[in-house]
Parts: sequence; structure tokens; C-alpha cells
Amino acid sequence: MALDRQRIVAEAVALLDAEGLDGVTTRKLAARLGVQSPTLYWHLPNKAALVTAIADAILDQEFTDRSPPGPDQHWQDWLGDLAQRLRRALLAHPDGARVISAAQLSRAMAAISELAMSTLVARGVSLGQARVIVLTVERFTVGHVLEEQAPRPDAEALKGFDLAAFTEQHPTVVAAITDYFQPGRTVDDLFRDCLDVVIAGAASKAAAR
Amino acid sequence: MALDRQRIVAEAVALLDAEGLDGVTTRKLAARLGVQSPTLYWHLPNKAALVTAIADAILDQEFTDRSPPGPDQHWQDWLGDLAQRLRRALLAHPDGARVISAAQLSRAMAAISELAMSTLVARGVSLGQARVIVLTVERFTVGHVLEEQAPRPDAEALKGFDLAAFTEQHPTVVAAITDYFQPGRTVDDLFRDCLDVVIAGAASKAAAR
DNA sequence: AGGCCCTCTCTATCAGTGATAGAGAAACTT
DNA sequence: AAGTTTCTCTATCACTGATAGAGAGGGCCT
Repeated sequence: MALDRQRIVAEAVALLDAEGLDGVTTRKLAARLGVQSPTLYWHLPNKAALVTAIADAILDQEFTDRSPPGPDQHWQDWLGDLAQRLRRALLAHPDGARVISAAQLSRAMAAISELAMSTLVARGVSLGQARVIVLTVERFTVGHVLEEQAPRPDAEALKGFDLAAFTEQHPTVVAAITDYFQPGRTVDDLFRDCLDVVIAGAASKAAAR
Repeated sequence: MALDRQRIVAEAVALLDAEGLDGVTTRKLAARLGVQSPTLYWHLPNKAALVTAIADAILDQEFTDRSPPGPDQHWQDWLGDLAQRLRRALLAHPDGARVISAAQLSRAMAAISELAMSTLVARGVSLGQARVIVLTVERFTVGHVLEEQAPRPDAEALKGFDLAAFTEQHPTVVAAITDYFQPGRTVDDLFRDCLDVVIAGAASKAAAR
């Protein structure tokens, strides 16, 4: 099996799935491909390019279908679904959000932006508004999943953590968390609720002009 | 001058300012402090703790004043100002957003959340809504600045970049960018506009119940 | 056929990274 | 004075991304 960029990236995604972003080293990747690590540098200029390629692969995997909304679907709902899909793409791999935010000039991300902005424009949203709305949704989504995927602090760090003192200093935060996750609600619901805030704002801003 | 945690963190911030997050290594930091690198491990358990401490220092620097809104200030405006201040804090140092997103259990970030959520609750927003709104604003802001501070792709990467082809494949994106930055508008305006979307959504969601 | 070049992989090596073990100096306590 | 705690040191580890440069192999032109 010949070594080419595509096979390298596919194996890099597998390595990402197995060990997370910090586990994606040129040596481990080369070993999986049955090759010595400097060989990779013939196919890729540097590691940043590899990470960008991984980001594109992750996004392409989820965004096979890039269809605009149906004739009687509101663009608000469609944009919400797009954000959900983006989140799903990031959550599908460990450190997915970190990978995307480390990517430079991701082709796939640009394609998503183009799809979203052109769709909004086709629905009568002004070009400027479309850009602002799409950027807001994208950056919120990446920021949100980045936090979702943040490593749970290890036991060592938690030893110095005094929950009682934290609760005393941050009563509202603690109350809000316990309150929110009471009835069986999940992190998916939290994202949905936060996203609804953004989409509601987008709707009101788009209507305002 | 005795070496203590506070002096280490202060020097780490100076090093961050000089060389960015990737330049903050234990050896360089130790050299600046006139000490050998293993010495740092007596004061800090590991590098993650150092990054968290840097994050707290960066936030504390901007959030000396943690006052709630004045009596006739809308919470929407106050929350917008808070987000602006958060952005300013992140932009004040190279890779500031990366530092904050790499921080684990940041005390200063928790304090900001507490301030924001309790303020909204005091203004009659429900606990659940307050949490959703504050999280949305925070995560959007971090996501936005993360993108703002993303390294401009180097000349090497740009050599393989065909602007004409990109424009053909992403006409709306290119048109939106050129359109947006036409009359002397800056990235500050872009953040303001995006933030307004989020705040407008927060206002409508908070009013809806 | 012979020579050449282009493609791809190799070995060897570099400078730098976070982290640990354990020696030792200095200061404080008893 | 002796012992203990606090802090810094030297020496070293396993590992990282990256480069230089040798060399194998196939295709191509004369």
C-alpha cells in the first residue's frame, strides 16, 4: 500500500481517536504507517499542515451533505441544525475542537462558511448581517465544544479543591449548575439552549433592517 | 529577591508577552528568574498549573473592578461591557485566548461567571436562563478571540494558496469580507456586531418567560 | 543499453521539551 | 548542637518536531 497524503491523514485521525491530539506525534504516526518518521516530511511541510489536514478530514466526515434548507424550512432552523452538525463533527473525535481551532486555513471550514452565508443571503439577509451571524454561530460553537472537551482536572489538582469554599464564593454558579442538570438534562440540552440564544439574536438582528 | 509563586507567575506573563505561549518553557522561565528549571517544580506541580496561574493573572489584571451595573443601566448593556472587557483581557497578551482555554479550573473565570450570573438573577432573570446566557457570552467571546489571535499563516503556506480559485469557490465569503471592512471598520467593530447578536438573543430569551 | 533524473524512504542527528531522582546548602526549631 | 524543614542544585530521562544527506528504485531520454 503506497504512502500518500490521504493515507497519512486517515491514519492520523485513527491515532487522534486512540490517543487524543497530544498523542498525535510524527513518530507514532509513522510507526502505524510502517515507516520512519522523517518520511512524513516528504509528504507534509510540517506538523501544522498535518493538523489542518486532520481538521478538514473531521469536517468532511460529517459534512458529506451540504444542502441548503428546504423550501419551507426557516433559515434560523437550518442554521441551528448546521451548528448542531458542526458540534457533532467536533465531538466525534477527542480534542476535535482543539484540532479545528489549531487548523490554519481549513478548506472545509471555509466551505461551511460559504454554504451558510450564501444560504442566508439567498433568504434575504444582507451580506454584512450574514457574515456577522455565521461568524457568531461558528465561533460560539467552537468555543462551546472546546470547553466541553476540556480535560477533567486530574485527581492531583482536585486535592487542593475545596468544594465548600468554592460554593461559598460562587453560590450562584453552583446553584445554577445543580439546578440546570436536575431533571435528567444533558450537555446536549445545554448546547441547544445556548445555541437558541444565538439563533434568536440572529433572527432579531436580521429582521431589524 | 525570594522566589515564590507570585514572582514566577509575573515573570511567566512577561515571557508570554515577549514570546507567546509556545515560548513559555520551564527553562526560559527559570533563566529569567535566575534559577534552574527543576526549581520551578517545587513551587508548581506541573506546567498546566502554571498556565492556569497565568490565565488567572491575565484576567485579574483586567478585572480589578467587579462592580454590578448601576441602578439605571440595563443588564444587557452591562453584560456586553463585561464581554468587551473579557476580550480586552485576552487581547492584552499574545495567545491570551489560548491561555484561557488551556486553563483548568480558573479561579478568576469562575469569579467572572459568578458576578455575571448573580447580576442577571438580581435583575429578575431566572437562574437557568442566567447560566445559559452567561455561558453563551463567555464561550462565544473566547471562541471569537481565539480566532482573532490565530497565527497568520506563514509565507510558505500562502505560496500554495490560490486567491482566485478561493474566490471562485467561496464568492460569498470573499464578498462579505471585502464588503464588511470597506469604510474603515475594524476587528473591534466586528466583535461588537457579533456580540450584539448574542446579547440580542439573550434579551429576547430572558424576556420570553 | 547506458546514463540520468526524479520520487520516495532511509539513517543519523540536532536542539529543545516537561519532568523526576536525589544530593546538598541554608535556615529555622528544639 | 543536633535535627528537621525548606528550597535549589546537578544529572538525567524519555520524548518531541525537524533537517541533512545517503541511497534504493523506477521511468525516461539519447
